[in-house]
Amino acid sequence: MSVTIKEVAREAGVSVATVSRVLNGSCNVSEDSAARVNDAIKKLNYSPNYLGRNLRKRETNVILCIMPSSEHSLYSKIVGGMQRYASKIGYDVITAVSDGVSTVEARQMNMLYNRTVDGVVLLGTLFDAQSLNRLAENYDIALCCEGVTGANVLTVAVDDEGAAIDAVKALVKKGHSDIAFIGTKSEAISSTARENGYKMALEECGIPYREELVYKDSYEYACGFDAMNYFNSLEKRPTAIFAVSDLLAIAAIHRAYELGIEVGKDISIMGFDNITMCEMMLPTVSTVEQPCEKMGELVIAKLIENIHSTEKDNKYYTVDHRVILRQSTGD
Amino acid sequence: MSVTIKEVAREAGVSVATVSRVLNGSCNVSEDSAARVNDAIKKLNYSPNYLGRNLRKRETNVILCIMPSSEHSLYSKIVGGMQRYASKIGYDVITAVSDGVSTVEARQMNMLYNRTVDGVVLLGTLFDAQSLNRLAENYDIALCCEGVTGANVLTVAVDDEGAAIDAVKALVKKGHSDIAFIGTKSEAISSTARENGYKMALEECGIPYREELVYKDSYEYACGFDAMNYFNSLEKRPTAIFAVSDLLAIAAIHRAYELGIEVGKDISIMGFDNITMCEMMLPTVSTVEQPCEKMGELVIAKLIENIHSTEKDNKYYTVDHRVILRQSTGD
DNA sequence: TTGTACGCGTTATCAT
DNA sequence: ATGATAACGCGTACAA
Repeated sequence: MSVTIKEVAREAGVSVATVSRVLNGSCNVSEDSAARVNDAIKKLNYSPNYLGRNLRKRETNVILCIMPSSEHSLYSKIVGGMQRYASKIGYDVITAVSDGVSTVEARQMNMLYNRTVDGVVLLGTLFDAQSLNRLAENYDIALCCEGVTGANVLTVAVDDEGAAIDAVKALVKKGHSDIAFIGTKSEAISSTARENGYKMALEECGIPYREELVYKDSYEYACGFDAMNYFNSLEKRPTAIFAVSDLLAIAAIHRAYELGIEVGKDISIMGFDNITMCEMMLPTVSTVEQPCEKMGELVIAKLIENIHSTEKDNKYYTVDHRVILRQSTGD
Repeated sequence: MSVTIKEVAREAGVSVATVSRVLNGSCNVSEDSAARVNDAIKKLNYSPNYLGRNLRKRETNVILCIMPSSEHSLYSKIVGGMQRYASKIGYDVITAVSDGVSTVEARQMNMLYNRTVDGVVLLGTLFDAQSLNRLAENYDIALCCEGVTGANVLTVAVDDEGAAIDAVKALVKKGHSDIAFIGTKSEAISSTARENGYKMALEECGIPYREELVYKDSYEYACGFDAMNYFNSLEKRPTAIFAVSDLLAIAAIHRAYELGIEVGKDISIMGFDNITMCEMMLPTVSTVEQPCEKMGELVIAKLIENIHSTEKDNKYYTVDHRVILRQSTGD
């Protein structure tokens, strides 16, 4: 079986307390004892059992990040940012994938209830505002990337409305006025706020809103296909499209080529997120960048502050976005 | 603070032993007691502390998966398969990203040593055979997706050599004989075995091997660009390319278009992995599929068998690959 | 500086 | 069927 602190103590000829002191860097231990303990540790190849340690310390230094999909570049980048920052301050970030199923997400939250982790970051949760508020009373949780209206929970995300405004204005600036929108029917802020931004940008630019230029379904890749089919069937077709996600934009681009429409020339298409694929696609895809690394850092920093504090910070932190113009808008 | 089994026992008017029995589904408990315990659990919103439980049971039912990159679709899919299967049998899979840095990978292995997890799956490890063999003596580990020559460790991967042979033969069957190869200088099996397969396929088909048609650098996306630049500079250019990864193939495709070469017509390009992007690209990308879901399942199943057994299975399990022809080879 | 002893929350053994 | 109690491995207050 696994070697324990007790055996190290016996080997070193000291008490377990002394071994523990060496382990935790206490200064109240003689050089001689410390040396003997370290020798024993090396000789027995000892590694402290964190179950015992964590049980005693009532903390694990582990944060769980629950994400809806294991395959979304946006989430991967954010998690990367979380992990790199967390490791600097002695924390580990582990991940679980809910596949966008609320029951799975709820089950994964058990790791929080049963004290396997100290806190949870939710990337695009399915919990409603009420559930989140109740959860936040007893546990340390945070939302990242996707806020929930009515939830008074620590949140880190871009200013979705402002970002959409900037994106659409960039299209207007390039001479477009027949600008279509691909959104979703979901009530997620990333969808509704970006739709609002789309409308506001049009209004600010004096461009009349035309309902037939709005196509809404879901975040599924295939919906981008359907959207492009629909726009192509219109009498007065759009000359530009703003999609709420890069995946939808890429699907639309793909379908456009199948329909013989040259993207970047016949039509301009802009996505949202700046996933890695944007630079690999032909044509490269214009988009709104979310600062993933920074979002990951910030949410971990604030969450850990909450863990160590009695008064919980439940603010909605907004991080900077950036419009990136590439070939799909003729740049 | 968090409510414990003790308080539940007091509330239900029974001993902690009885509460524990109810919790763990023992049949030796009266209906009456069980009901009172369950009421108390609900009333107090009790959730057992797994640190205590795991410490006592000497197991965590958690598997750690260490991956080199958080953004590779192949890994994401495999992890998805691992998680879905694991959850069926009462296990959780958590992930950590090493970023391909051996020191980071080594540090993450601590979760194994300190008993935070029961076992580890390494996706493309940087440990050498000797280290792996030593590790496997004391802990339950497994390799997935990428084997290590000389390591007698449980491994699940495709038959890289055979898969490469099939891929190249598919190109030959389409009439190609000037077939180039994009590989890497790494000693990873996924690279060396696929290069062997490339050579063997040529030989079997009676096509002479031409060293100038082999370009090797790294798995980095940009290397696909360089490869295409190189092939384009040759006097006798290849009519087909087999790349050891989809990312390299996609980069080559991208560069080909920039050079005015139409992929699928002027040149055929085939990748390896069947990452999600293959179907989104323009043109869609021919490739060799790795059965990710199945690999994830198998490696978890075998690893957990090892965890519960004294005689360790250290076999090299090979799973079926499949050549998929799409537009990039003119299909 | 060092050691003894208790408690973290749970499961399992042993009586009853 | 039930309860008292001893582990599990560790950190630390307290005494020495």
